[in-house]
Amino acid sequence: MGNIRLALVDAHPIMRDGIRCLLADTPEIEILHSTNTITDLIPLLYHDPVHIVMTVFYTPDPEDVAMVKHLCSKHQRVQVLVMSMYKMENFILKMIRAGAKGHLTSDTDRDEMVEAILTLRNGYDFYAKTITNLILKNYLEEAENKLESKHEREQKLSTRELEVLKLFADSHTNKEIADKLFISVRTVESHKNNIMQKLNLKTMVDMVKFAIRNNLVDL
Amino acid sequence: MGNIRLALVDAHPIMRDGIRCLLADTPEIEILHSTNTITDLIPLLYHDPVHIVMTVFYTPDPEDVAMVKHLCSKHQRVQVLVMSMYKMENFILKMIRAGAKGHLTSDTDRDEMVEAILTLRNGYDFYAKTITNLILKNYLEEAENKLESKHEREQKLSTRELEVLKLFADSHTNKEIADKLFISVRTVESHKNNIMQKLNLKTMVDMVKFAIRNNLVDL
DNA sequence: GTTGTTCTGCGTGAATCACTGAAAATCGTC
DNA sequence: GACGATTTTCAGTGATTCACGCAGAACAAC
Repeated sequence: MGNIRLALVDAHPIMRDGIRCLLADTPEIEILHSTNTITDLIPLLYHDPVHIVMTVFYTPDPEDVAMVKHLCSKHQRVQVLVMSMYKMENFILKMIRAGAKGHLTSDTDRDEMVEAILTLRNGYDFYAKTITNLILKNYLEEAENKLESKHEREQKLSTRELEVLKLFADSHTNKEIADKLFISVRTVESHKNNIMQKLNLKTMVDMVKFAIRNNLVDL
Repeated sequence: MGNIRLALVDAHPIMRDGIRCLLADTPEIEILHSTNTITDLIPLLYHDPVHIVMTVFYTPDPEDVAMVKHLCSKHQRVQVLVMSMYKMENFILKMIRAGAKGHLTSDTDRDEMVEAILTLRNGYDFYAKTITNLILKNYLEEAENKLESKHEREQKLSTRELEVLKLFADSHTNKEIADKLFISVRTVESHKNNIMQKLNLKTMVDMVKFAIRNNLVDL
């Protein structure tokens, strides 16, 4: 089948170097591109197409999902492998729905990474065991009605809520958010209320801080 | 001087592997430990002490600063090298104050990383150029009395206004602030209005961010 | 089909914002 | 002490947002 042409997307150059190093002694995988964002990558794909795009995400961002979707629609032949440093099933499922063909968590190692790449190249999907386990565990936990951990709370934020949170923490008024998302101001208020409740925050100052801490907005 | 004994702390195993791989062909650096958190590392240091601990942080968290402080006080001979994937001067400065002897950003590469480790081992501090530039820029701005630098803007605030701003950015409601300062709610509102005008801020989300950026409150 | 979640929206009263004005207290200065 | 500048204090008004609750519509899961 020949060499596997791979593109690497990760906002942190040193991490790209690290992954490149890990894949260095796997000669059948050839890293053609290495960019900060999917946006940077797309134009390069016209001249030098790849088989697989591996993207690393550090924080659950609806825009990332949109970018994956965009990439998949624009280059339908490429297989997208997502590595997420968070463990939110919601977002992972969204990535898959957006067109990602495989998923890895940060718990992974070189062998699993290579396995994932090879699996995708062979036309099959690949989901790390940790993910399937996570989903299983979550169902069990839901059944057991476990107490909310910090992570669980984060997981609970829906896509829409994250969008609202991001816009709000980016200094937009409710009216502006409503216009941008084509919903009513009351709905924006509802979302904000739900966010505060889910995250157990008291004021919107806390909401801003949460958004900053989780890299949803810049300081 | 012999081998450099290094410990690696990163919440994401795959990233630890990546860094380990990058350092593989630097025989004078020996990675003894590789843990998820500083907490996990500390007990290991009693049996197998290291020269340098390199920790990677992905998001600005006050607890991380506390952990670095704790590590530095508990093992005073180890040198802590922090790599942060964010670029907030405040937090980086806090890490340095907490006892970190060096700092890298995610823009770094293998060579700079090795250089940082060697520098620390030789007893010197190491700060990536991007960071020193940032710090320098800040000092220059202060010295040159540039048109409203952050600091100048801060200076413009009166004592009372600063008190109000701090309390507000610390998640207190206007009523709480009023009670604490023994003034009326309307006065609190006035102060906040004046602050926004003086600092040329549009929303109170901006006010919160200003307070965080200027270390008036913790994130 | 049932169940559950998300997204959407509304009502109400309280709190806060944005803007303006203004009196009393404080401070530096002559 | 007198004067001006600044700070601190407080209020009126209308718009916006908060806090809490409630509920239908859309959608996915089982």
